[in-house]
Parts: sequence; structure tokens; C-alpha cells
Amino acid sequence: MICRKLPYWSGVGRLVDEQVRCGVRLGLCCLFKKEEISFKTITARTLLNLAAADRPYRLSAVCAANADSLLQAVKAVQRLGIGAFRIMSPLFPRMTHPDVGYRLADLPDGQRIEELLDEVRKWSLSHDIRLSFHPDQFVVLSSPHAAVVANSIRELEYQGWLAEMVGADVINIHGGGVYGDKQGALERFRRVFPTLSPRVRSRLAIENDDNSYTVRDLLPLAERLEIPLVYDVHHHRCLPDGLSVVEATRLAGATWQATGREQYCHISSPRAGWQGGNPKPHADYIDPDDVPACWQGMTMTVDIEAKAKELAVLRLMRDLAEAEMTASGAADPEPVWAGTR
DNA sequence: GCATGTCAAGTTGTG
DNA sequence: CACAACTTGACATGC
Repeated sequence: MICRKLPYWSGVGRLVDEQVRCGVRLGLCCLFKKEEISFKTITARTLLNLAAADRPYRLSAVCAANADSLLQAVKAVQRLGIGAFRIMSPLFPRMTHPDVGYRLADLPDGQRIEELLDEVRKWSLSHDIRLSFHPDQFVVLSSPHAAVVANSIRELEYQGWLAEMVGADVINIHGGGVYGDKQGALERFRRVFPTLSPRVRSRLAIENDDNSYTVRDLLPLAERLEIPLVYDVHHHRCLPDGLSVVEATRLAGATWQATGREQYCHISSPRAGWQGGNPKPHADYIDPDDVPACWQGMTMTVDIEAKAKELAVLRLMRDLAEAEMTASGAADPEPVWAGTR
């Protein structure tokens, strides 16, 4: 657990000798701005307009391209010194769609796609790139509507399968709707949880949102289910709950410690600033002042939710490194980023 | 080519 | 009541 020589804000904690990573690692969400890596999609309508026999070929091309892009993505992330990557939910588009859903085994290139996923897993493991998923807003385990919950479970199982394939350790979701009765909604969430497969349960995390569920609301559920709580400090600032940032960081951190894993947090900056009206929309970049001072030196993953994507992660890494150098004066003779080029 | 509406899905708050 | 906001583009269509 020696990290004297490593910068606090190292991207990956590029450990050469030590086995134990430490410091904050910054994560990229889903997409790239400048790097020429993109993901394809296909709509249900397009598939339904094709003859059923043609669909697997079309899907296979999309999925193979995306699996390849994912491998390129984790390699790019590693090259840039970024330490984590959130995988976009529709990596295999429409896979759980009721009408046009499919399995990899149905696709002509299914085996090759599986091999690519295995390459992603091996690369990420050997280069310490942490992978995660963040199912979108349609996944609502607290819904009173059975059909919504059933769709949510199906989507979660898809992501759980994929997470296992690529070695991702986090599937992070929100509490969902309130329906006029927050405790009742949380209770529904609690009851659905045991019906999930082990590979989903072991990866599921719950995140405070900017609308309904705060850290304070979710902590009892996280503790009861023994799942970790992803702390989104931007959401917390948009929807305060009486806890300080320091307290929320510590309480959320304890849920990660309880599962023996590295803490996971999110950050973003308001597009129009904190004085400019609605603070919820995300800015292109992160204002370093929005980064909690108490996070410095902590061993955690912080996903950067910013529209400039990898450019925002790189800029924040630079800004924080500079701030640290300034703060420490000439104490550290080595340039902070020497190890990450 | 380029502009524009549409993508499977939920829920809440605002104007 | 329509629409934006949430991890966000990218596809499909029509000019």
C-alpha cells in the first residue's frame, strides 16, 4: 500500500512495482469526442422492415463492429491514462427487445464477438481499467407496474451477462420513481432484488439522483441489501439531504468497504454554472472547484460526466495535477504526469 | 450531400 | 398539457 511516488490524481495509478492501486482514478463515460471510436446502433423499426432471415446478418455486423469498438475504447482509455470506462447500455442494440431481441449465438459472427469481449476483459484486467454499466432510465425496480419491473429485470440480466463477459464489476442504477410514497417504492425495490441472478446482484449498485432519492434515502436500502452506493456529488448538490459532501462520501464509502471494493463516485459541473438557473444539465468540462477537496488522496473511481468526454477527463487530470503541484510547492521534484505518458 | 425527425422502454418537474 | 432532463448520438428519410 505504498503510493508515495504516485500522484494523488493519477489516471490509472499506473503501478509498475506495487500491486495495490491507490489514488483517485478518473473514468470516461461511454463515448469519445476526439478519438475516432464510435458505436453503431439499429432501431427495432429497421429490423422489423427486414425479412426475418436477414436480421441476424444485419445485427451481426452491428454487434461485431461495436465489440471491436469496445476493444479499441479500452485500449484508448489505457493509452490516455484514464482508469475506468463506462460501457454504453446498447452495445448490442435491441438485444432484449420483445419483438426483435436475440442472442449472440443467433448471429453469424457470434463466436468472434464473444472472443472480442474476452479480449476486452483480458486487456482491462491486465491494465487495471475498471469497467462499469449504467442502465438507463427505463430500468426501474421500484415501479408498481409489473411490466416495467419485468422489462427492467430483463435488461439488468442482459447487462449482467455482458458485465461478466467483459469483467465489469459495477451495474449502477437509480432508485427510480417515488409514486407518492418513497418508503413504499424502496420496499418494492427491496423485494425485487432477491429475484435477480447472482451475477446481477453481485454487481448492482445504487446511486443518488437529482430528483427523488438522496444518499440519506438510499443508505438504509444499500445496507440492507449489502450493495454499494454510488455517490454522485453533482446530484447531491442539486438535491441536498442535510449530509455534507464529506459525510456523504464517507457513508457511501463504507458501503463499498463492506463489499471489499473500491469506492465509485460521479461528478459533473452545471452547464450554466451554479448561479445560472437550472444546475442539472451537464457542462462540457469539469470545473476543478467542483471536485470535493476531501476526495484528494482517496482510493476511488470517479466517473466524469461531461459532454467533452475524454477531453474533459484529460483536462481535469491536468488541472488537478497542477493544483496539487502548486499546493505542494517544489516538494515533489518529479513532474506529476511523468509516469503517465 | 445535408437537414431533420425519430429512436423500446419511465418518471418527475417546469413552463 | 407538452417538453426537457436524465450517460448521448446515430440512423432513416426526404429534399
